[in-house]
Amino acid sequence: MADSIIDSLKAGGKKLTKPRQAILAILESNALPVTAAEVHARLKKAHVHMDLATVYRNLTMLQELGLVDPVGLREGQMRYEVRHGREHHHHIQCRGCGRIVDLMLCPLKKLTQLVETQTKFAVEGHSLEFFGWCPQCR
Amino acid sequence: MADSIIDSLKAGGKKLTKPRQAILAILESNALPVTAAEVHARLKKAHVHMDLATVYRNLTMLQELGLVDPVGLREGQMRYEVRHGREHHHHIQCRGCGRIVDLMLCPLKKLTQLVETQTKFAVEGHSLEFFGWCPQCR
DNA sequence: CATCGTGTTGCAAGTGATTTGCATTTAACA
DNA sequence: TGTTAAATGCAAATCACTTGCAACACGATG
Ligand SMILES: [Mn+2]
Ligand SMILES: [Mn+2]
Ligand SMILES: [Zn+2]
Ligand SMILES: [Zn+2]
Repeated sequence: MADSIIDSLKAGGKKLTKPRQAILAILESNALPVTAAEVHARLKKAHVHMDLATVYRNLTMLQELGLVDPVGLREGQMRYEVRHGREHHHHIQCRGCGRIVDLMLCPLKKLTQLVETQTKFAVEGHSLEFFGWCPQCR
Repeated sequence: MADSIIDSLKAGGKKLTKPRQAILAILESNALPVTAAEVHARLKKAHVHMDLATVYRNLTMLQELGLVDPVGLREGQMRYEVRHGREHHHHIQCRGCGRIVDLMLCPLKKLTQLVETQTKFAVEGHSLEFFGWCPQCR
């Protein structure tokens, strides 16, 4: 468990509970973004009983602290991945099997071709959305 | 009602029903992406009675035919916008008021700066995801 | 180490968006 | 106009996610 994570929790007035540690362990052991249900399932497989609501509450809280990033792939559910020690990046998902691959790029140039070369995927489309504050809300 | 749309429907073995025409009219009269609930509400305001399920079924079908594009802004609901006669583009949404603005760009270079200059928004983050077919599913 | 205050959790119930089953229309065309 | 597949309304069902609340557990303090 990284110190930076512990520090962030402390700074946010959060406790390092047993269930929370278990969730973080799952997240840190996973390179790819996972859903709340997946985290819950892996916990069960590791014989750690925990309510799904607790998983959701923690993922939300960790996101608010900036410790995990949300990944929306239009699957009807959100995914999350730990930020700690990893570069900002994007993903590509196969429409057939749902497989997700990290794209360790972002400057977004020669986009599609580069993505195809790098992943061997056949790019069919992409989703790009920005978020921010408009003049009225600034 | 554009001929290209009628042709696509026919090609897909779809009927041009009264409710369907009403939905398409709403979509075509809207520059920005709308939710199923919004379409439903605008129909009601125009004194067109229709079940929400019908709206959903049509939006899904129109998307499958490639007549509308889905727009996911992590609002907990999907948005849709007609494709007909419009360039491929992206969006920016204000985290404060939810206002959505079309970004008539895509080559994605000098990304954030260009977006900020063009919209006067303060970009806080963005979501970029690709979709395609992996080697195993090709 | 015992105590206290606040954050946390489990459990059950609640939401909100989207989907589905089915009997009843309706569009398309012969 | 008759036939048939597609479409619709309505009600119920899913699904992902959230929330209320009482019991519980960190972790700071003495
Ligand atoms: Mn990733
Ligand atoms: Mn648009
Ligand atoms: Zn990026
Ligand atoms: Zn694009």
